[in-house]
Amino acid sequence: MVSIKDVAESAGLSVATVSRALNGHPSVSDDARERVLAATDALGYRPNVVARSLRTHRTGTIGLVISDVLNPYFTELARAVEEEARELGYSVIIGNADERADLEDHHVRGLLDRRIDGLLVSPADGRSPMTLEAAAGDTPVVFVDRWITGVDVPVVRSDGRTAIADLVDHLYALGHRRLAIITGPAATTTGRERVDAFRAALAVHGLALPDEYVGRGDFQAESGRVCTERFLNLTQPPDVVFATDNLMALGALDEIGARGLRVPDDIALAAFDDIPWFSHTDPPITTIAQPTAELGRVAVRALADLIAGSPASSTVLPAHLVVRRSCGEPETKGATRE
Amino acid sequence: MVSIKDVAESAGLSVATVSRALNGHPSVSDDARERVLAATDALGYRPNVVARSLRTHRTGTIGLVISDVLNPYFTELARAVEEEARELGYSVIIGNADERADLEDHHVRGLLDRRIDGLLVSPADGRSPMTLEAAAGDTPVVFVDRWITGVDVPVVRSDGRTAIADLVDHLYALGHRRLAIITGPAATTTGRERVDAFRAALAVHGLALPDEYVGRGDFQAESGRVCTERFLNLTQPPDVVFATDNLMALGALDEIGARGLRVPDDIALAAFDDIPWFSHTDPPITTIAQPTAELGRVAVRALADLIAGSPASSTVLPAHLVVRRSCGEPETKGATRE
DNA sequence: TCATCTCGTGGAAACGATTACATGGTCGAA
DNA sequence: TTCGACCATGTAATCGTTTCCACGAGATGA
Repeated sequence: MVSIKDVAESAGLSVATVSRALNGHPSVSDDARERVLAATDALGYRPNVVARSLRTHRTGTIGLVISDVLNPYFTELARAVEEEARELGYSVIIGNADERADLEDHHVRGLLDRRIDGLLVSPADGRSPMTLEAAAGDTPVVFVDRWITGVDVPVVRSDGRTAIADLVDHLYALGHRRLAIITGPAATTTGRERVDAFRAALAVHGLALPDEYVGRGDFQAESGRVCTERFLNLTQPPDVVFATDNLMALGALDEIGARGLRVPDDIALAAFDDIPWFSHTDPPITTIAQPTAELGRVAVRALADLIAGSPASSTVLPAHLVVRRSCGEPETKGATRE
Repeated sequence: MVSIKDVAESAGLSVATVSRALNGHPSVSDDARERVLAATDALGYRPNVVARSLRTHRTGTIGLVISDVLNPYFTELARAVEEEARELGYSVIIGNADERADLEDHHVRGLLDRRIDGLLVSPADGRSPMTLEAAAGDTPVVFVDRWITGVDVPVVRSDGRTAIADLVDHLYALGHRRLAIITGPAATTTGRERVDAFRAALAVHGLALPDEYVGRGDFQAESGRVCTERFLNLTQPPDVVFATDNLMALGALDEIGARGLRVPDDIALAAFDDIPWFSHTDPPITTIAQPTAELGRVAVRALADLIAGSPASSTVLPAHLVVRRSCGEPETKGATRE
């Protein structure tokens, strides 16, 4: 590998001057700059960012730890994050936690060891010691999508409460009275928030949410299937199942299909997170859409602020209901219709 | 940040001994080892991998440049790669090329600058100079899924030829005679291979593949929609559209749906790459499944071999047909039925 | 004319680890 | 007792940058 030393030699200058020339330092003569440029591309020199980082204490990299790469919601988030980061001159290293606290831990540790300039995390729950340590340490951290209550770190997320209320109104209007929910882990903020909002929205219509209508999932497809199985085995199964993420909705669909039941006639289905496939499932699925890409971009900007030393604030963006056909033929007014 | 020097001081030893103790070097006394351990966790010391990499010329990291993170096929691949790499003690840095040669270039360059130990690429085509340079340089490179013809680098991929022949047999048996294909860019090997295999399979049945039945896509949903639009506007539209990746199939579905046509009655649809959603679209989609995760794992092992200095060989794994309902009611024998 | 300032440059010290080499001590064999 | 081998440790060089400091040469101002 050709180093700055080789360039210096070939250009007949010192490494200091070469370094300055390459970094656009003002006091470098035109002559020197030209010779350096000539030498660098004659030799095909590329600066060693490892050495540079060691010296400057900056890596030009931010870490992103997401809950699950196989979840289209998170890949869309990751894509937006990378795009915005690139625009701001940062690279992104993605860690996939697969909804496992130990993997989240592993990746956060790895990223910190790598001396990333800042960290974006979608924390599974509060059980990752490294995430807590990172939040308390001096590497800038921003939570995105999910957060840890009681930890003082900026959060960029969307608020689904009104959208969930809209959904419940929609379901009620269609005549559904027995509504069930498949939640995420109680430890995740999104898991709790969505079930709380759902319960509150039901209460407005004088409906209760009995325990047997609350399925505890883990944001993975299989758990959605299992919960749906349990619902369908009840002596009085629900009219509607609301899956609080897209993968669990997929699992629910699997189980419903396996039993030869039809949506929405035999049982209705709604989901959280909109993804392109939801328009093409049988039937198209009514869902709550988040401004996913925008969340990613805002989160990166917040982190960049933090890295630059300015304080960053939390942001909450609204989610909205997208009505399709999985809950019955809509005669809706109001919400988006597709 | 606490450095090895601080640990040495606190333990009353030299940095050399501390380094040896931490790296499991044999000749370190038990006493020293204990003091080092005590000091490290008293101070919360974590080795600086940047410094370590500078000295050792190893980063313990491999790069993975994939064509499109929003494509479920590639996320599944990425996940498998990360998993296998983690098992082998490597971290993975993912770069998303978004099917753009300039972005592929950007990421390959960034990864090389970062001095990764090895590189896994799914090259869009031969137009990324950096990818060519990387392949020619001394950083170990393995191509996965796609490759560049004429470049001497191990390739891990799947062969769809027999599966495509099976698909064509299946379509022919169902009575379809006008078969159209939506290909990827001609510059990609997968784009070319799939259309060649399709044409060859048609020839077996004495069928031709007229130019107007070949749509040139770019592996993105919108291009699938556009090609399908063109097909449907022909005076004699095809009976079947075969989309050579899952996103273009989604686009095709969009266009067909927008016209109020039904699959498979009005037009049949088949795809390449199986993804969970294909079981739940309306109707479930007949597709060709690749052993995606296995491809990822094999590719990582090949790369690890290369890094270790042993020669790595190319691998070809077979794809297979998965018959669902999007091409008509199957009365099939042979291929997998779902 | 001389002091002062600016500008371009080079020398050398960091950054935080690993590791070749040197050193002094212990122990077993001759 | 003496010599060599071995073991635990320390000293210092090294990886490839950036950057502080010093220095000489012109330019500027009094």
